[in-house]
Amino acid sequence: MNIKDVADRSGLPAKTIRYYEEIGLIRPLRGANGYRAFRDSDLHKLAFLARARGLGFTIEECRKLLALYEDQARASSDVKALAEAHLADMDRKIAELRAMQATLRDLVKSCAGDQRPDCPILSGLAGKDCC
Amino acid sequence: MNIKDVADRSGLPAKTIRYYEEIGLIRPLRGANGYRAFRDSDLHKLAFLARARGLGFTIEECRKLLALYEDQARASSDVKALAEAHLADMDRKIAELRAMQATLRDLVKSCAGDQRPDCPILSGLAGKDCC
DNA sequence: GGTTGACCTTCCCATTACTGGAAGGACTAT
DNA sequence: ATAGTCCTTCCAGTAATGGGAAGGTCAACC
Repeated sequence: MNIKDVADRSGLPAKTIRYYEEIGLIRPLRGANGYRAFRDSDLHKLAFLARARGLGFTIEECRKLLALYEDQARASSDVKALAEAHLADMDRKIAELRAMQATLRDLVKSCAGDQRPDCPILSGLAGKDCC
Repeated sequence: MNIKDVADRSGLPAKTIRYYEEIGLIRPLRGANGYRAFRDSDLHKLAFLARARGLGFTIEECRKLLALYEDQARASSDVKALAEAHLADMDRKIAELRAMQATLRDLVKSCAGDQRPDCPILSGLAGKDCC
């Protein structure tokens, strides 16, 4: 398979696939013409990576997941630990976003939003003990 | 004021302050020795930026907020629109994170997490119609 | 055989918002 | 004079791609 085929089948852009090779996530063969020659196993790994990335795992986490995926002697506890750590990361991110939203929503609520210049949002950002 | 002073008072690292000058968010004066000479107005802008960044506004959004802050003839509706757009951005990010969490939590729930290699998380990522 | 057109390759630059570090000048205090 | 802390600029790196140039290859069609 050439790169366009695996791109279409894995859902990843060709650019991304080349990048994944560059950073050592996959190691496709090469044809006599210099083209990458992807095996089914490469395609499977790329699909795996696409799903893992889609769940928000970082590239380095994907690398570990892939290693576990390939390791027939893995312990499922290792996989679960990785996944739970990622869930916790996402919890933290959501909490941070929510805290920012809460503050900003308070400011927005008190802003008239009309043609006048007075704005509690700007005052709040300026720290001028608004409200 | 030298950069260390405004860094300490604004809560921003000196590196970041230099960066903000480089991208035109602030324009401190210069002393004869080449040192940046910050006025109170520079410090106020930096504190404003620190708060806006803390609420998750991007640099470009901060640039617009700063322009509105400086514009005595602004309409508060413009500020409010920017803030509401940012709230919506955060809503989208939270929804995305939650969707990823929901999927991953399902996988995690079905994983034994013991020393055996069988792992529904990996199977799920591999797309092998697990479960 | 020649010529599209779609593919492939590598290489370099850009993105966001910084952060780290090196090399060297300036200021303060002893 | 010297130490220590500040300041400057410049260069490079981060995460995970995306865009695009320059050039090689392949398959089809006339």
